[in-house]
Amino acid sequence: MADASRVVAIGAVSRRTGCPIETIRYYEKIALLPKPARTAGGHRLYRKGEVERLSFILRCRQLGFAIDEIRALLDLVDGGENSCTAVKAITEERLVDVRRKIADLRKLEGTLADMVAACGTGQVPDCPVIEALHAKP
Amino acid sequence: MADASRVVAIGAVSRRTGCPIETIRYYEKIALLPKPARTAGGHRLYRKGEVERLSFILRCRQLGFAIDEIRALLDLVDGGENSCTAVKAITEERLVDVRRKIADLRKLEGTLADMVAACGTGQVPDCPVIEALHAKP
DNA sequence: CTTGAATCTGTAGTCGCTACAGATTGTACC
DNA sequence: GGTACAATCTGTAGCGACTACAGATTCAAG
Repeated sequence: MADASRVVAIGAVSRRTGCPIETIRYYEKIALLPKPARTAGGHRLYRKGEVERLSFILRCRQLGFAIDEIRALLDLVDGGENSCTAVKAITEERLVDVRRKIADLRKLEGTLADMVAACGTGQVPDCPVIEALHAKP
Repeated sequence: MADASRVVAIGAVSRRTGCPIETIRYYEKIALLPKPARTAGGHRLYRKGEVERLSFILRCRQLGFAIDEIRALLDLVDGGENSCTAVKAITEERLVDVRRKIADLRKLEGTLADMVAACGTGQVPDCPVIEALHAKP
């Protein structure tokens, strides 16, 4: 028999990483995770490296990387060499994206705050929020 | 015949509002927009009020309101009275949400910027971005 | 009356999961 | 060995908010 003490079932992986079982299977289906070994009955068995790979994926997702970006990062990691520049490029793109989103949301925040503030006065004939929403750009 | 000069086809509405035709039909399907009049042949005909309603919806979407929130806002507008408080509540919820998202993104920005900066030094043995992604939370 | 643009309905795809249904397997206890 | 019950299996459908077709029809201009 193989060394059973070093493999874990999908439920244990889920508890350890906080990732739902369905999502682990989903990552396998879209080939972010390799197909794991199986018991005679067909249950998945994960080794340490596979759990680490999942953790890597989850951290990337927390940072807002899209699945395809993670795939690219993993390819670079798997490839091994000369990849630091490429990794940096992907990360910088992501940073630009985040900064753009922040700027967009700041504008929204301003508009929404103005609308709420106009309501606050409580002495308007018609609802200022609705008026604002009807206003032309 | 009805007054044809005051109705427009869906293509004209699309050009006027910048909203794709498919999306206009989609808003009708999910009942954000009323079913418009039709020509004998079945083409949709929109009147001024309907175009304004669409503009209202589009402005709400720009501000990040979810479809269900817009539905609630439209119900309040249609209802007519005593709704300013409710409108304000929906808008405030939205504002809280936007502020939370900004805070989240700021954290991301920090992490990503650190990672990129570490890359910039160019004197590390292994890729610092990959290391950061492998690090435990 | 013909041509070509516009519009019609309906369905399937996008992203990143999530939620089932219904069948099978693994494991602990007696 | 038997039995209960948890864990896991596969496969499919759904979410939000559209978007992208296919294939049929209708409209407007000349």
